Amino acid sequence: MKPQKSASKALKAPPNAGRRGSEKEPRGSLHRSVAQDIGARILNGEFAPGTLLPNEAEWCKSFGVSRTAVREAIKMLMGKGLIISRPRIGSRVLPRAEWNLLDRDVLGWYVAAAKQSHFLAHMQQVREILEPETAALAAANHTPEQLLAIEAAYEAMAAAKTLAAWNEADVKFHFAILQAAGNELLVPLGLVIESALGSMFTYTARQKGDVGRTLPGHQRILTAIRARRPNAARAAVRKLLGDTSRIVGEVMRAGRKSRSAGA
Amino acid sequence: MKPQKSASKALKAPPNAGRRGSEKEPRGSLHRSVAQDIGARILNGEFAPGTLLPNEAEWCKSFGVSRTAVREAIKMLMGKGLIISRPRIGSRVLPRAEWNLLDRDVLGWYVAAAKQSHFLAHMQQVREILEPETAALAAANHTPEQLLAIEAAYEAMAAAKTLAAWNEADVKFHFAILQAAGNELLVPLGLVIESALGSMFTYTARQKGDVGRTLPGHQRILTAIRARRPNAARAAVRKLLGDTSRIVGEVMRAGRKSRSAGA
DNA sequence: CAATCATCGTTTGTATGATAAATGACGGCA
DNA sequence: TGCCGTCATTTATCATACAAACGATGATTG
Repeated sequence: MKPQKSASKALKAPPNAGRRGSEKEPRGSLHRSVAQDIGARILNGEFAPGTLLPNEAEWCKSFGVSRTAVREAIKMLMGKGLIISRPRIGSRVLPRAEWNLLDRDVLGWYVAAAKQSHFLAHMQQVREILEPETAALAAANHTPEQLLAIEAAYEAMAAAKTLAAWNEADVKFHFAILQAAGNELLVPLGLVIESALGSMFTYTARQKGDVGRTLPGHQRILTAIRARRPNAARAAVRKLLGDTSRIVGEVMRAGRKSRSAGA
Repeated sequence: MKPQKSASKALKAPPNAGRRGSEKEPRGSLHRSVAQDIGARILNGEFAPGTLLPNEAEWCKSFGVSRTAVREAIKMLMGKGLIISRPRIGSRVLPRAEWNLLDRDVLGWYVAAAKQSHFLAHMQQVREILEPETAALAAANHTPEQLLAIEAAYEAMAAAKTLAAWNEADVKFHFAILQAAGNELLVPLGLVIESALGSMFTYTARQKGDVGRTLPGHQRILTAIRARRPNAARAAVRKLLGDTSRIVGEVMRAGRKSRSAGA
């Protein structure tokens, strides 16, 4: 009768194990850890769509936590469209079409689970669809303040000495364009893409030392937007993406040989 | 000391009040209703980003439910990036940039809260970006089975007698193209768009009686995809969207005069 | 024998109360 | 004045109990 402090078979999440962001987010909460674990295992294929998950009692045992924590974790996963749970039945993994794949967490689990090359290709495809049009919209619709933000980000890129600084400025540059497009729906889309791409991106274009090489490409985009020339902006982004795409392809080919991917 | 069955000031959700889909989803669960209410009020602007929400005890009182239900609802909203809650502080509404606006529920609340015309325009813009490229990808990548699905949906559209049947087939048509594009990330995107558009769409193109008029447009798309001609597919979708866009514009203008929008 | 229907058991849903942990606020102390 | 400990408030977690839903099982009946 002391399952309280007893064996936590899994869940070796120390009070604050996360290192993302500053340190504000309560990454140490139990229900979050549980949701994280279950969600990752679903995206991972361990629990395929249609599968009936273990019932709450079993989760309690395997995690060594109370039913409350398990239920709250399950509610989060329900909110992401991963599972549905009903009395007497249990929790069932929903078909993939129901998943909110564009949810930050879900996409994160997906990235972690999916074959990198496969995912990277699809992501790049989406970028090639969205970003040129985003830039074109920004060229057509930007306000003076928004243009200032884009210019500031560009200056920061040009002045960046370290890789980290350059990456930060680059993200700001894209985000500023996104906002200048003036479409509220594009913003979260772009955020998701950027965030999912983020870490992976660091290992492709950025590492190859061609940081400086893409600067002119960015400048062309800025110039086109400033001149309110949507077609030029679209073309400039396409060109820049073409470069990135080629580099990604090289990295993928290189990575396929030395398959020791990891941290 | 009997707050159990006592005054439920809000929450007039009878056991099954939802009418979406068949009737499988447990729309009557308490935590879902609570999450629904709070989420809608956040998107609605009643609780602006940065605001500190009432604490759990107050929610319990105002909804007339137990803390369990409230907490589970809050967990769902946390999972959607709407709020963050920490001990001693309470639940705070996160900045809009954190919101998973592409979540089905969140987008639904957004649609309900946003000025329709504004939202409709942005949505249409996203469609005009995504759908032509989706069709082009489908033309390039479709498998025989996927083509069959598209053709079946087209036949259903052609054969549809009722508005409902036509709508259903139309959704299937778009979804089949989405899947044929062969990009896992595009699928949820398209689903979100379609679902959010859904109800609204019913009041625009469909109601005007030009159901039959768009059939040739759909056929052009099908033909282009079948012939594996991406450029033709892209052009066909653009043309069809152009029609829709014009109709949407008309409806919007008409709606702006007789401002009695409601159910 | 077969079909219908009531009963039962399993699993989630909800309620309640208690304890733990986190953290801002306050006041004490140097 | 500035640092530190205590406290109060709020969420986090736990434990327990009961309600509701619903599939399965078996009894009842034509």
